[in-house]
Parts: sequence; C-alpha cells; structure tokens
Amino acid sequence: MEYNFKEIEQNWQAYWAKHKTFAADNHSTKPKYYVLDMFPYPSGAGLHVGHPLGYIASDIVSRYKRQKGFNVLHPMGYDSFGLPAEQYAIQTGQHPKITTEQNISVYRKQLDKIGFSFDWDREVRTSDPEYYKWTQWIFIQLFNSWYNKSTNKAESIDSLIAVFETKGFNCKLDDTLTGDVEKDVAPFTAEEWKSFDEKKKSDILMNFRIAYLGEAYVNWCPQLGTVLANDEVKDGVSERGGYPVERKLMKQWSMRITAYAQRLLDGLDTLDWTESLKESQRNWIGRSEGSSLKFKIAGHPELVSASQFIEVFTTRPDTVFGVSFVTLAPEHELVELLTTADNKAIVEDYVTKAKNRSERERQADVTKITGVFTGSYVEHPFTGKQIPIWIGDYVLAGYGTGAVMAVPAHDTRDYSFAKHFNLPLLEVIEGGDIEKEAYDAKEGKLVNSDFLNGLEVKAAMKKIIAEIEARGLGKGKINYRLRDAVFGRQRYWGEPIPVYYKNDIPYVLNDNELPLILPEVDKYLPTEDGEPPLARAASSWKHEGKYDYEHSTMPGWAGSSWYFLRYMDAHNGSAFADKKLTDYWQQVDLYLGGSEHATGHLLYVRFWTKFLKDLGYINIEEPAKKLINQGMIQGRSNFVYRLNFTSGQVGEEAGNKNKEETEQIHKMVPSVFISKSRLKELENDEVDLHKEIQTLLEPYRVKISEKFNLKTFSFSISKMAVPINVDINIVDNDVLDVEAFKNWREDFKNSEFILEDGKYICGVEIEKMSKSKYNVQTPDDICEKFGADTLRLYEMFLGPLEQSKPWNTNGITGVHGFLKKLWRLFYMSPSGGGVRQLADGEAAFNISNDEPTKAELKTLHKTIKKVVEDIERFSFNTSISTFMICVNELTDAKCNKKAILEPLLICLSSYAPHITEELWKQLGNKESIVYATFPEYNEAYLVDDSVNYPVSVNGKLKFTLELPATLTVQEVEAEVMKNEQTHKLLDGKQPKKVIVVHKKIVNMVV
RNA sequence: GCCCCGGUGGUGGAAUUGGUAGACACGCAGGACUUAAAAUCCUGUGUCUUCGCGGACGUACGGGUUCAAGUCCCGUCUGGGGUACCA
Repeated sequence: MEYNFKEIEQNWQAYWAKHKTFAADNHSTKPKYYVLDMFPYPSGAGLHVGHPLGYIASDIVSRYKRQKGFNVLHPMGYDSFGLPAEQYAIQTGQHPKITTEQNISVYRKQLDKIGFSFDWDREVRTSDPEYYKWTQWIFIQLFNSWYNKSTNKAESIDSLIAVFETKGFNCKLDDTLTGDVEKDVAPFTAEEWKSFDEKKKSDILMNFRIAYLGEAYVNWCPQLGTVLANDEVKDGVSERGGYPVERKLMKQWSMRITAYAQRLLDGLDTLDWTESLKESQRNWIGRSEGSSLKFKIAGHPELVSASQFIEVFTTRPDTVFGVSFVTLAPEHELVELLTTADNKAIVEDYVTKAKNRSERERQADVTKITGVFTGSYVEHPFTGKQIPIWIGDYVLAGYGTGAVMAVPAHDTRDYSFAKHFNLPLLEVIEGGDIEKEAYDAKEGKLVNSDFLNGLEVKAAMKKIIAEIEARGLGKGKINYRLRDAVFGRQRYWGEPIPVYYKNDIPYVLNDNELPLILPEVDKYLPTEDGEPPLARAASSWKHEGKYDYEHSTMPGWAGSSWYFLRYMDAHNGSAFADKKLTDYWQQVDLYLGGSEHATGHLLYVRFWTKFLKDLGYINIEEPAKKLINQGMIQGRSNFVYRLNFTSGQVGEEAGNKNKEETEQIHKMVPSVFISKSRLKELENDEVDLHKEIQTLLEPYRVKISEKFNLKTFSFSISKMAVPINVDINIVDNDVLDVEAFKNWREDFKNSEFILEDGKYICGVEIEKMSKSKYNVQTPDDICEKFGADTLRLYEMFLGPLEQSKPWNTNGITGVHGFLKKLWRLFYMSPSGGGVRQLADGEAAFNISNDEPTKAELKTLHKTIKKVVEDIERFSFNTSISTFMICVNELTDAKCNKKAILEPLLICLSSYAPHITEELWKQLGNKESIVYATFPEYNEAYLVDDSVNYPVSVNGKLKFTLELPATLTVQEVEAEVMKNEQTHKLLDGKQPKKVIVVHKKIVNMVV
C-alpha cells in the first residue's frame, strides 16, 4: 500500500469531527493547559500559507500537552466585526453579516483541511448577538465603575457617590482618591452635591467613570467617516486603508485605560513575553517621573481671578534656573487671553494654521521649527525674572499640561527653538558644550542655580522637588504617554453601545435588555447630517419607543478584549462565563499571534482583564502568561523577462500598411523571454546572443514577410528586458513550466524562450503576498499536492517560529520524502530493504515484535529526549530534523520493530497527526493516538560506552580519539599523552598544559 | 534620533551552558535501477591548496578576554522591526 495521504487525511479529519476528539473537559482532575491563537478577522481573500503558521505551532503544543497528561483547551473563533466587510457593504449593498458568514465558511473549510485539534464546540464570533451581549454587559460594568486611587482598583460608581454624599469633593484633598481630575471638576460640598440636579450629577460622574463620554482631541478619519484609537493610526494615516487622519475636538465614548497605566506597566514584569514586545508596551505607556510647576503670569490683571498660573510638567525640575522661556501648545486654553494686542493677528494666524494641519502634514515637517511670541510674560518662580511666553507646535496639547518650561541649554527641542528664534541659553549644569548642542545628560554639577549650586543632578532633583512642594508651586508627579482610548466608532458593523439618552443624559441599559441588537439600515453610509449609519435605523429603534440610542458602535478591539474568557464557557446564557470555569481555566498558558498587536489588542485585553478582576468576576490579573509572536511569511515572487524589441519595415514599405494589417502583424510577432542568468549577455550586447535570438525569430520573420509580402521586415532588439510577475504555480524550483506558461495568459500563447541549460530560470524577489503579484500560496494547494501533514511539517521546518521568512516550496519535497520514508518503515521487508512488492503491486504491512537492539533503543530515546526539549522551548524546526535523523537511522538499521516504531508514532503525532493516526491504527490500536501517553525517555539507553574525544593543540582540532567512557580525567590525559599521533604532533616537546574536559574535549597548550 | 532583534556554505537553517562550526533539508555533481521517464537508492559537496596523505583559511569587519569564541566584552559596518517633537 502506498502512502495515500489524501484518503488518510480525509478519513481522520472526519473521524475527529465525528468523535469530538478534541472537546475540552470542563470538569477534569488533570492539570489544565490553555493554548490560544489570536482569532482571525475573516477576510474575503481567505487564508494564505502565512496564516496557519502560528496555528500549526499551537496545535503541536496542544496535542503534545494532551499526551503529556493535560486537560487541553484549544479553541478557535472569529473576530467578525470590522471595516472590510462594511466597506464592501457600502460598495455593493450586501449586508456585512452575509459576507462575513460566507468568509467564515471559507475559512472553516480551509482550517479543517489542515487537521487542527480545535474544540469547535466552543467557537465564538464577536458579531454574534449571543456573544456581543456580554461585550455590551462589560461596557455597562465599565460605565458603572470608577478607579479608586487609594485602593488602586476599580470600584462601583456607587461608592464614589457615597463619598460625594457624605464629604463632597475637593480636588486638592481628594487627589489620592480620584487622581487628576481637578481641571474638569470644580469643588463642591456634600450639601451642594445633594442639591444638584440629575444632569449636573451625571456630568460630574462622567469625569470618573471608566467608560465615559468626554470631549477630547481625537483622530478623525474623514474617508472612513470615523474616529480611530491611537494604535489604529500609523504615520498619520489609518492603519486600515491608509487614509489621512486629522485631529478634531469631539465628544466621544472613551475608556479610562490611563487609570491602569501603572498596573499595565508593573504587570509586564510577571509575563513571559519577549523583551521587545514588553519594551513596545513600556514605550507606549511611556512613564516619566518629574514635577509639575506653576509659573505666575506677570502683569495681567484680567487673569487674576481665572488662572493666574501656567502649569507645566517637567522631568528636569533641577534645570529650573535655566528656563529662558515658556512654550504653550497652540491649543492651550490660555493662548487667547495671553496674546497682547500687538501680537493678536500673528498669533491667531499661527494657531489656526497649526490646528488645521492634518497629523500627516504635522509629522511630515517635524524638523521645521515654527512658533510665535504672545507678548506676555510669566515670573520665574525662584528668581522672579520676567520670562516670555511663546507658542509652538512642538508642544503637544494632549501630553502633560500642554505647556513646557523651556531650558534650551539642556533640552534638544528647546535648544533648536531657542536657536531658531534667537532666545537666550542659560547653562545650569556643567559638562557639555552648549555652544554646539544641548547638554541633556542627567549628570554633572549644578551652576548658576542659587541654592542648587554645586549639587549633582540627582541630589538637585530631590532638593528642588522638595522646595517646589514646600512653596506650593507644584509637586512631584508621574506622567504617562498613554492616552485614554477612544471607544466610539461612527460605523455600522460593530457592537451597538448599550446607551440611550433621556433629557440629554446618557443611561445604560438594564441587563435584561441585552443584547441591544444591531438594527437594520437602508444604507451603510453616514446620514446627510453626518450622523453615523445607525441614525438610519427605523424610527421605532428607540429605547422604550421614546429615547434615542447611542449611534456610535464599539471599535474592533472591543470583542477581542475578553474573548479568551468566553471560550471557557462559550454557551453560557446567564453570564459571560461561569466563575467556576474561569477559576478552573484561569490564564492562557500559551498565546500565539502577530507582533502587530503589541500596542493595541494586547494592551486592551490586559486592561479589561484587570478591570474584571477588580470587580471580582475573575481571579487573574493578566490574560496570558506566555506569548509568542510568530513571524510573517512573505511571498516569493517569480519573474520572467520579456525582451523589448521592435519589428518593422524600412524604406518605402514602411507606413503603407493599414491599421488592421499592422495589428495582424503584431499578433504574429511572438513574445520572447530570456532566462535569468542570460540577462547579462543581453546587457553586454553579446553577438552570440543576438544571433540566437535572430535564429529563433527567423521562422516568424519569414512567415510574416511572405504573408504580407514584406521584403525588409526585421526585428531589432533592445538591451533591456521587462520583468513580469509570473504565477508561482507554474514555476517549480524557479524553473518555468514553459508549456503551462503559454496557456497561462492569452497574450503569452505565442511565446519563445531563450534558455540556459535547456531550462527557463525565473528571477526571484521577496515581496508581500498579494494576488496582483501572483505569489499567493494557499494552504489548500499544498494540501492537495502533498497533504496536510507535509504542509504542517514544512511550515515548521522553514525556520524558527518567531522569525519572518519568505515562503518557498523548494524544500517541500524533503519533508514529504521524510513522511514517505516513515511509511516505508512499516511496509519494509527486513531482508530486502525498500518496499516489498507483492503480486498485485502492493507492499504489505510488515511489523516485527522482536526485541529491539541497544542501538535502536538509543535512536528512539535520544529522539524522545530531543523532541521534548524542543517542544518545550518552541523550537519546532529542530525537532523535525531530529525526526528525520531518527527515521534515517531506523531505515539504515532496517528496523520494523513495534517496540520502537509505536512510541515514535506518538512523538510525531502532534506534528503529523494524520499519517501517525493511520499507522497507529494499523498497529492494532483501537483508540485515537490523540489520547496515547507520550513516552518517557530512559537515560540508561543514552549512555555511551566510549567517548570520541576531539584532541586539539592550542584550540585547533588535530584528531579524535575514541576512549572508554569510564576513564577519569587523569586517565584520559595519560591515554592522550601516550598516543602515537600526539607524539607526532608534539615532535618530542612537552606541552605546557593539558586541559581535559570530561567527556567533552582535550586541548594541549604548547 | 531613540529602543529592540539579527548578519553562519550556492539556499533555508543547526550548534540549548564558551568545548569537533556547517546538523537536517534543498540545490548541484557523479553513479545504480529503467527501453525511457517518474519514483527510489548510493556517493560527493564551506573556500583555497595538494596527484594523494595532508595543510592553510573560514561564522559581516577591526580589536580584546580565554587553554578554547559563531557564542562573552569594546568599536565599526550592515539588514529588519518598533517608536518618534511625550517636555
């Protein structure tokens, strides 16, 4: 029997589905192991070979852990809300639900072919009302919560109301409780609170809720008609679609993720994630320590009652004596008041321009220094000197206080600004050359700084903060770059936000009113008034028939921020998941996905996890203990090179053919393609090549000349050839299948080829996989040609999981051959080697029950040992070569013994599940290999009787010496010294030193 | 600019703790089987040198530490990713 992978794979996939082989047990006494893949967005293009890379790795771990005695949870689902389906809906009118479902069914078919061990009974889809009911429910919990700084966790908003009812609110005193909200909330007493009407109370509480409606500058994308979160904007354009993004002041639903900034930062230390990924999150959170500091505004009587101060945040309060100006962001609230009459026109002009610039424009000329003087001054808090107030767009409105104290001598940006506008530099720290550049190192002695003089930076920092606090000018402070996340999207295909408005006050729905189903609309576009698409819903779509629902929907990251919990209890109708089950499954043990989610999804899912823990719904602080980013698989494009030549007639014949005939002639002229290595000959204009081309074209020339009666018809060849992307399916090992090529496209039917060594060799380039480049390789094609087991092995064999690499089928025959070789071990005649041929052309299953030899046991056990080590450190490529070595050795030993092959099948079954199931069954096993127990390796079989010592002189290997393993270090040295080869090498001299590392190496120093 | 990760044969890559560099696979060359092809099997394959035995060199480059360096340290070059007026 041949290795018929098609039949085997179909049979076993059907068997697993029928027997629910991979269903996870919610009530098991075994230890649990939770392996999660980042679920895909089901796009219309289907899967290419890059998608399954991570799934294959996680599948290997899942199957392996099960055989190691774990109760394994390995689910899969779809992140099925999102922009592409909606953009498609806008173009075609097709409901996104329909396209999404179609795409999902394509994905499912493709996934099934690869033989994954997913527990499909737990499938989730974020767009399913039974799922988003709980996304909405979590939103409501977020709305009904505030972050208590003193207990350092989220609590019910009721506990804050209780505080207001008994003590009122004073931002200065309550700072430790509520954090920095003083800007927005004026102090009030308990009595005042009680007297406030509902609207006022609602407005105040909005400043504390974790999900809140707030006015802020947001990333507005006009083409997509929606706002975007910071992580959805890259280089000033939207991540999806690449449309320009502007900054716009808008009222928006937001998430107070900033309340969790410190916990998100601290939690990273507990995680087994890659350093680079943790570093990205640290940068994104951007903690910086410093101080706030108030500068009194000089000579502005109108301002005395309003804000007499400009408050800045600085990480370098120690340089305060070096302040030579203060800069405000163009959006700063005091800009208008501070602008004097003389400067009004120029400031207004500057501010308008700065505000209207898109993110992209702003980023494009980051190096261009712009700014204007307001005409006003502040007083230096320590020297009392007058300091000018400037406006500059290098100061960002959204960070710190939107104002900086500029110390040009010790800050690079202030330095460039000062140089550009000719403002003074005041050196306050020794050690740099401020004539040349800013000295921003945090070391050196303080000078020109009054009471700080002579101190080192560190000491000065301490002293100045104490002084600032003592004088009531500000206080030591920690700032984060992280911003609250905008949560509303002005789009259709997302979770409706479960909020309605009554008397202009937002209210959340009751639990029993969930889910708030996404309503039908006539069009998926914004309304004429610029309202989101949900405003198009029928007029009956109102809460209690009266009150408008919120028209924004949730962002794409909402559903994915808690899906790992839903898998634990996917069909629960009364809770997002049973507490007992979340307690049982706890954290994800292994999470696999792309690194592009570093500062988006992976931050949000950590945030929601911490929040749900604070409220007592779950017991874990972090969603995933271990995380691996699989690399990207790039496309490998093949090119053919078409010669550029002109054909034509000369003299009186030229130009006397009509258009129709010219076209006919053109059709008869072939396309000529030149093989890659011969391009150089073309460039060098080599005579031989020209002759070859003319010979090739001669029959065409003759034919055309005869047919159209042209005496002077000829071809002239240019030195350049045009590279054309060719379908990788008609290229094998870069060799073009020329016949297939002629049939590939109509215009290539008439083609000729300049070959090398009788073959046409294509050019190669690594590019992103895309349809237009004809370099998309689907897993389906590989499964069809070589089978799923080969695909699985090959994707793992390609290189380390985390590394990005181009797809390249050149080596696929190697792993496929390995599987055939494995198969042959079971169908091998021990006498003859190779497949024993029977009368009907089929080899017989042939397995022996003999006792294995010592060598065979050693082969098996060293394989077990290595494979376990490799899986545990996620080094899948090396374990495959281990399997290859094992099968090569067993083939050489003509080993067909059950005692060896049976355990080997178990080891291999997580990698190549179909072929191993089949052979396992043929060995007479009744139950699936999935439930077999992974073999333990026995050290005893690995011990060698002898050691092959490499003997080197001065670290350079000279020869090797086989010695009994029992010899001690001294005995080894003695053996080496009396060896003849040693004598020859030393030529009678004595080595200065002999180093013997037991069972490793011998090195002589001469 | 800053941060992180890399650079090893013709190619993908291996070398887990400093201990025989190039495992495994592809490709290539030669051979066996075959009428032929496919499939399969065998042998060789880092570079230079030598008829051969052997010798020299070799992990981007330049130094260093060590009995011993792909691996550790310093500097340079180079590729990739992240991030960017964050005060």
